[in-house]
Amino acid sequence: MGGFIARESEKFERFSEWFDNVLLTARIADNRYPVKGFIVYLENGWFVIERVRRRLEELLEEDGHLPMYYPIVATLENFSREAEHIKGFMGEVFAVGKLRLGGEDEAQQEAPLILRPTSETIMYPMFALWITNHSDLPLKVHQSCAVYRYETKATRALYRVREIPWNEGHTAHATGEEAEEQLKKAVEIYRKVLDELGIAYLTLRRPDFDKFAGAEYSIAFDAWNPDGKVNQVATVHNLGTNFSRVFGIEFEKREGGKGYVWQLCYGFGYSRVLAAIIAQHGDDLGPIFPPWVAPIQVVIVPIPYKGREAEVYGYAERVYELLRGGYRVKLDEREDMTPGEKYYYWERRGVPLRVEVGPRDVEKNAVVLVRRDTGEKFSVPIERLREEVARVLEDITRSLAERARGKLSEQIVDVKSLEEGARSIEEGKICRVSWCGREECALSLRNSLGAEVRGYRYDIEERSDKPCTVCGSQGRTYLYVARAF
RNA sequence: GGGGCCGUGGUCGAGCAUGGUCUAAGAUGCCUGGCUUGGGCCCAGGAGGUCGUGGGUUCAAAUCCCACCGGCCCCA
Repeated sequence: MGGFIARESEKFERFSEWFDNVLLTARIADNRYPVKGFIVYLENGWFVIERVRRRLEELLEEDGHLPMYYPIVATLENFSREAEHIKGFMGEVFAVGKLRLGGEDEAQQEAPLILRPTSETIMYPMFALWITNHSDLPLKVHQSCAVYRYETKATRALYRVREIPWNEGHTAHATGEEAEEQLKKAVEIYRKVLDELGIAYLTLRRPDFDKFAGAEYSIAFDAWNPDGKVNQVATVHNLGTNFSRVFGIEFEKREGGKGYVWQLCYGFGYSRVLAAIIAQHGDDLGPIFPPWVAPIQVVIVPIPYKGREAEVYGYAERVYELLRGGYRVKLDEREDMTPGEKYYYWERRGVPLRVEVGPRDVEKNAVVLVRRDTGEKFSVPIERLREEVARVLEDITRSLAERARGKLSEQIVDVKSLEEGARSIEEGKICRVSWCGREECALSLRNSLGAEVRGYRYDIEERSDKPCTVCGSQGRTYLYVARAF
């Protein structure tokens, strides 16, 4: 009773083609919408995003974040207040105004509005109204919404889009220390969701030249991708008082006197997380969804031998009833398709577990379970069905995560020279290089390796006892360098 | 910001160099009927394309030229 052998050469050798194919056949997204950078999320893709969204929001709200919804537009004036912020984003904002049919010359006259590329400049004027006293702090809010960035480069379904579905959290605190504490909590929440999805990533502190526009510093989560590019799925920024000063978010301190609030903002990209799920867990056949986000968790495929249809279908129905309350389960009774076709059909749609029921199973009072991730098949007596399904789904969750972590560590290579680094980047690796801590060395790395300096580890302290790969002086830590989306 | 490549039914893709034989091959997917059913079987029938859009050259354009839209790659 052999299952199939999971293969993933397509995914690693021709990632783009594989990915685009999977999006469509697994009904995740359709990128044929005729406006550059905008895609349609199909039922399976959106289902996964919704599951992830609910889980993330649940954790944020447990931590005291208030759910709110802010407008999609800002005035150019507000948007321009924080100097660094506007410098970072100005090249990619959508301007909006009234559509004037026929009268082109008027278009410029009205003060333009902008579509949020992120919501700091939309939320913070309101924060200034709400916060007057230390008792108003901390203020923690979140919203799931879409932000808009006018990407001029090539766009890419889910990875680099112009309409970005995400969750953004924004907090205001009385002290810098309190803000730091909250930053750790935010990192922890993001970590938890990503870990539950089995996504493998690096938690990096970005180099100063690559921090969020207007932030003191930025922490980012970079997930690995089969083609070697890293996929930034989430970020957490410490804004210090940069924004509260320009938006006038002042409060009366407990000890007397006035102060500006200390702020954080953080974002979690739903479409990129979806991309990471597909890219990291998928194989040549298509996606493999972690059970808790899978649109269908268990599919039942009857095998109706001629003359025994009634008993097989009846039995399949029983199996369906047994599982229905506990799982998202589908009984595939289509009669114009062979079981083999159905196997492929559901595998390509990422269903993590299949139950086969045929005459043999009817006789034995058993079913055959087949794992989507390994192809492994085994027979289970029907009395143990529910507990076995639970066990196997859990095991799939665990082993997807393990495999993804394994791939991440395979993709990271220690390089001792710039030439070796450049070569490794070509091969689609993430390079780990000893670094002295000076910005000019980091910048020089970017040029000589032909890839982005993603930063140094935030989750653990990595001390380097080797010389800096660029200048040769005493190394302090390790920088991670990789191509990025 | 600079340079290059590409766009043909839902998807993939032949045809484009050297315009006419294109009433556009093939595969897959989809629909109908039959046969099968423990990995995509087989047989028969069917729907689906103003060749990205607009303009130009020409007796004649999927094929040549221009612009736009969309997709991809490389370099800064």
